[in-house]
Amino acid sequence: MHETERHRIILSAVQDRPVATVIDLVSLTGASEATIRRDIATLHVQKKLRRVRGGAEAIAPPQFVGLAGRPFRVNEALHIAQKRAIARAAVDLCSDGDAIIINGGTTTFQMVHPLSARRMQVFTNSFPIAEHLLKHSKNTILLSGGAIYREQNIILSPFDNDVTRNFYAQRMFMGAQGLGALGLMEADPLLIQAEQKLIGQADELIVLVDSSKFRSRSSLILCPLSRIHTVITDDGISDREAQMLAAADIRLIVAQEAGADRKDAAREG
Amino acid sequence: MHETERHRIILSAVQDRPVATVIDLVSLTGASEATIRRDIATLHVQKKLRRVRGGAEAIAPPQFVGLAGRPFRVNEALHIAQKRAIARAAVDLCSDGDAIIINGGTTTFQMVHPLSARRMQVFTNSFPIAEHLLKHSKNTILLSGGAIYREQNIILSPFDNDVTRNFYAQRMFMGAQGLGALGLMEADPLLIQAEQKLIGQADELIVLVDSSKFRSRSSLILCPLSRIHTVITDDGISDREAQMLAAADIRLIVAQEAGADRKDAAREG
DNA sequence: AATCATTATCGGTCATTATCAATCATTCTG
DNA sequence: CAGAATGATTGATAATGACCGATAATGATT
Repeated sequence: MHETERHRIILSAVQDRPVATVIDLVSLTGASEATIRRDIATLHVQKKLRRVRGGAEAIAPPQFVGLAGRPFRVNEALHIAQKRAIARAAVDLCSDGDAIIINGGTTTFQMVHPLSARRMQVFTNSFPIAEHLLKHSKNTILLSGGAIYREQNIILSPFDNDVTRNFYAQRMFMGAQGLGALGLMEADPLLIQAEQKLIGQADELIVLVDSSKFRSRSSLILCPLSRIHTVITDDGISDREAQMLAAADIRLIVAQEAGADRKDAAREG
Repeated sequence: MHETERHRIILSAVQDRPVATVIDLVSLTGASEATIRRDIATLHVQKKLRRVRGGAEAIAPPQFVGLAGRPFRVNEALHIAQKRAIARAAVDLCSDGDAIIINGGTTTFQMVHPLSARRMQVFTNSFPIAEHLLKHSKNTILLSGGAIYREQNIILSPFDNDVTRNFYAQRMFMGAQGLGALGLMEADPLLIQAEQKLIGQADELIVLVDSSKFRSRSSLILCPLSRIHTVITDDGISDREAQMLAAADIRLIVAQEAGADRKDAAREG
């Protein structure tokens, strides 16, 4: 058996058990303990797995920290004030009793705080959003079924005929990686899949993007501008970007940050 | 059992109780008291939990709100030792890589602790189970879709054609309100509905009931005895009740409680 | 309330075992 | 044949479990 072969076996083995012991791997590969140890050491420095006493374990998928308004990932502290303001403006569009759909994401997650005081029907594919609303609000929560993807913090079913198809709401809220003339853009194929399952289950598609997203491009186009009903962003949006939205007949809401001096009134409809 | 597995189990256990005692953790992990103390000390300096006399507690103050409503908690306290032993015996039936279905309930919830050292595919309709395994284990989690019922702590879809119908496992684990000659009994119609959606998606139906359930009757019959493959209970079961199960060709597993230091054979697996 | 007895828990030591790292001889590969 | 990879050996190190004396908590008695 060759080195690469063993490596494949080892990497495979750590995927289906919490910790693959050296002994396990010896019997799996037929190699000696010394060789397995050398392999584990090699793969460890290659960051392909983590070496622990007695064997090896898979690199932990970024452990989800979902509790109480903490961001899922570190880089999400960026633009947090804008995101809050945007999320608040989004919730302000709704009334108690409304049925809404919230697609998972760091911006939409910020909606949970203003939503805590509401009593609405919330359908979401985001585990953290469901968790937070369940614990800290009296809203009715509906969850999409499927596998929970830890990295993206969403629930996605490989099947098309799930609850999602039977839930309908007036508004759907979602974030995005980028927003340009070509439409709404996303980086992660998995997120695309999740979002496309939900789009179409609501009349109005409302997009929550901080203004930096107008300058951020991603490879995957989720939907054209024409599909978007409303965009909520912060006052960092440029006139040219606002005109782009106006040309696409998209309602624009500029959310003012709390405490920020208002330079112009929010154009809320 | 290896260090990281014990640590996972310990961290899992402290989430579920105000304080996880050393004795609890000994029975949960199979390690000695000395080792558990060392583990607690290690995790304490890592700020993963707080060490207290007699055991350890979660670093975050007790989840003050708790998704688990009243019924969950009061039910929880009853026969807790038996439930833990039963749940452990249930997990002992499984191997890493297995796909299983866990129906929500207070007894089945106790499976999360031994499961935290596993890497399996777990399909559940219980939000607390999914939440716990998501945060404290490396298992793959699949969730059924639908509305979240706070009182019963389950997710139930009014539609039949959801993910549930597309997931199949060798074993399904569930609790019950009562177990008698007429079959498996449940009190809450909503739970009946949830359980019947899942029954049939697995080869073996494994029922987890503490022995008091043999004397508890409820109004609604969930399924006949013939549908049950295995019953796991504690040693409070009477001979007559055991014979009833034997007559129905049901495999009976009697889980020994932790306190009684029985010397049953191969404990490690 | 104070004291004492009893029990539970803790920290340390030590023997045992498991695991590791280093070395060297052997085998495989090109 | 040379160089690398492998396997075996061995001494070192770490982890574990059992033991025991010390200390803290608990309950009983006065």
